Amino acid sequence: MAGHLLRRLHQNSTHVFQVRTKKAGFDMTPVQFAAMSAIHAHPDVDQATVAAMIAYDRATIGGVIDRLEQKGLVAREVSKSDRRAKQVRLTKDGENLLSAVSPVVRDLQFELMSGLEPKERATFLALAKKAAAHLAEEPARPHSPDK
Amino acid sequence: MAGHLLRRLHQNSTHVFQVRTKKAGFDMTPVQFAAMSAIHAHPDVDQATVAAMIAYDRATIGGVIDRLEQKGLVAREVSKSDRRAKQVRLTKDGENLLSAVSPVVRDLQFELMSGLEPKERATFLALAKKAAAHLAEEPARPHSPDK
DNA sequence: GCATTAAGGTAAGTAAGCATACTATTAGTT
DNA sequence: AACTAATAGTATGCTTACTTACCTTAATGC
Repeated sequence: MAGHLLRRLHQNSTHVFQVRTKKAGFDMTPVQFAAMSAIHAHPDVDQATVAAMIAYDRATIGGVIDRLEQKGLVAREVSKSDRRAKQVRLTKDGENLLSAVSPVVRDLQFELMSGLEPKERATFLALAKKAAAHLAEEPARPHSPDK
Repeated sequence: MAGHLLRRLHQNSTHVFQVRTKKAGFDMTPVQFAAMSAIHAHPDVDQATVAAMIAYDRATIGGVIDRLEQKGLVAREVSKSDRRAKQVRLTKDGENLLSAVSPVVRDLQFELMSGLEPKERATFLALAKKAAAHLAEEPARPHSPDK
């Protein structure tokens, strides 16, 4: 049942994200926001690093960045030092959008745990953090190097 | 960051599910398992009820049952009392597969929280349960009646 | 009875999310 | 230098996951 609980909570998380950001006038997914935040914090990173930072696989992030590029929010450029890699950065529009959405996203975090008392919430998040931190050290993550 | 934590934990949950069940020789997704469990517990339910029981929307469950039917694990039949509804039940193969997979799934639940001490685990699950239970009463769930 | 509304299922479209395989390039070894 | 291994990105395919719209059938209103 643990898996089911986690799924429900995650489902609610994405749902709240969609509703809140849409109500604020934005059309964005949680992954797109995460990717843009990572790119903002590390301009000109390559896609693989973006994927690693937010714990997705390369293929998924490639698609996400495709869509962000189509919307004119990010720009891709082949790296000069490594011609395999593509450096990604936010465009002006991307920066503007990110700074407009960020406060909305910050505020909705509280809503995710609306069934819990403040104290419980803190406990829950601390334990979640610990459980998630443990994953970073596990060898068996879904980052999928070519086997 | 709460949303990100929940995503990570859910991601790990599905990953562990895949790895464990695959290692045990099965080819099944978490949703398929959840659907089959629900159908097993309530033979001849209609799809909408299945969706409600495991907190998915009708369209997704329709696709999941499509694939389960193709694999010969479930059988669909138009309800006699309501010709809109389709009753679903497990086939012999479905029952066999479910009972073979169930212990594997039961065992892997512990692994999901492997970063926490037993006591912490209990606390975490209790809070997760409470948070999830709260969602059931919220009006804003993604069940999507035709608006 | 009959019109309206609601509900079950499906179809189409979009976006994740991941596995696998492939190309191009880089790094490391000998 | 040549060979090998590793890495970045992409392509393909499959399965969620949800939205919207639609068709059919049931329930409700009057």
